[in-house]
Amino acid sequence: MEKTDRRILKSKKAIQCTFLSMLIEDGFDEITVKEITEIADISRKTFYLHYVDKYDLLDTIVTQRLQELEVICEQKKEAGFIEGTIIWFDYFAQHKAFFLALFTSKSTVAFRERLLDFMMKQLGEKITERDDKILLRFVSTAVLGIMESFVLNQLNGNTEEIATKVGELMLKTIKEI
Amino acid sequence: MEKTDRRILKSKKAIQCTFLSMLIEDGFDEITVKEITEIADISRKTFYLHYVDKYDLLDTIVTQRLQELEVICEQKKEAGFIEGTIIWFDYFAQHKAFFLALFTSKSTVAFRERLLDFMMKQLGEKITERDDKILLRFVSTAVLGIMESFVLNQLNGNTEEIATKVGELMLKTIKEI
DNA sequence: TTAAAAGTGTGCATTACTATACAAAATATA
DNA sequence: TATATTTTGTATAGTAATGCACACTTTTAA
Repeated sequence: MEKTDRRILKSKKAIQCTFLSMLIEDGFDEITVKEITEIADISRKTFYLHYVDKYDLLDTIVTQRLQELEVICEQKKEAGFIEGTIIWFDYFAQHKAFFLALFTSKSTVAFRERLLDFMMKQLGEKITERDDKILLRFVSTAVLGIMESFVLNQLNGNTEEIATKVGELMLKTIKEI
Repeated sequence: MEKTDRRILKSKKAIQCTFLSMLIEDGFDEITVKEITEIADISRKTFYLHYVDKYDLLDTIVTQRLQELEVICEQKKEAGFIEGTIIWFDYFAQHKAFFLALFTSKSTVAFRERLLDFMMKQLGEKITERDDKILLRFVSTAVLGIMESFVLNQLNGNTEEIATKVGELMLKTIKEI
């Protein structure tokens, strides 16, 4: 593959960095394309050269985040449920401000769906004993719910404690009778 | 005047910032256009779109510095020799790293000439009693010499002490018999 | 001293970005 | 609700920056 023109890389970087700080600072709903481009010091037209709208931009960034997490999961493939859950919670703890902004926004439904899909996909690779769609969705939704409370600081205890407990609950739920 | 294209502003800023840090870090003689453009993350061609070579770039930056100093001098127009000299020395103290790099370079003769010209011009406005070219050059060269030692940290005493002493010497030199 | 390597300055065709303007849509305000 | 204001998304034509190639000069080191 031939390398990308450095102007494209610069424009995208400026847009994404500005978007991220605005997301954490003001929240997704407050963001306008106009302000992104003003702060990023680029023409508004340039934004539309790379992204359809702010939802498309968010989608791109979420994709990057989930790819990051996927790589981490890949590296720790052999981890058990407890350890694996800790890895997840650590990642979300690390990007708390980012996910907090998305969880508290009213117009990021797509983000929640993608997150659930991601979790189901990852957990599906772990729960190989049974091919049980209901079980998979049950567990994934549960973890996603806890993850949201966790990001919203609604849970007591440190990251590892919470993650361990969730890991244990998952094990118990999955275990055959 | 119509405003400048933001791409031009960005390119120039990237080049000048990179140049300044390289100047202070490595010295003028070590700088290559190639490395400037690599660190500034622009095409080498872009450099030549704005500057003839690294000497031209330096010239531009020196001009900016001297214009800054000129504005300061303008604001403190009514200052006497002592106070005026302190203003000068303060300015050089503030940009010591920059001037140090230029004083220690072997290929910045033009810079010295411009600095001497600047001093003669400024002092010429102060020494209005007599129209004495020799006196003017005598005093200017002397001050420039001290300024160089000062920047090179070859003088004892703090900035104000040194500046005051130089101011006094200037007064004594200029004074009619 | 000579060969190799690194840096210079320029030409060229291509591409990304630019300012500006506009109608339509969304949002704020009265 | 009606109206003013802001934001959106797109069109256009012009400009800056790009990558690459080339001959040339300077620097390095063998």
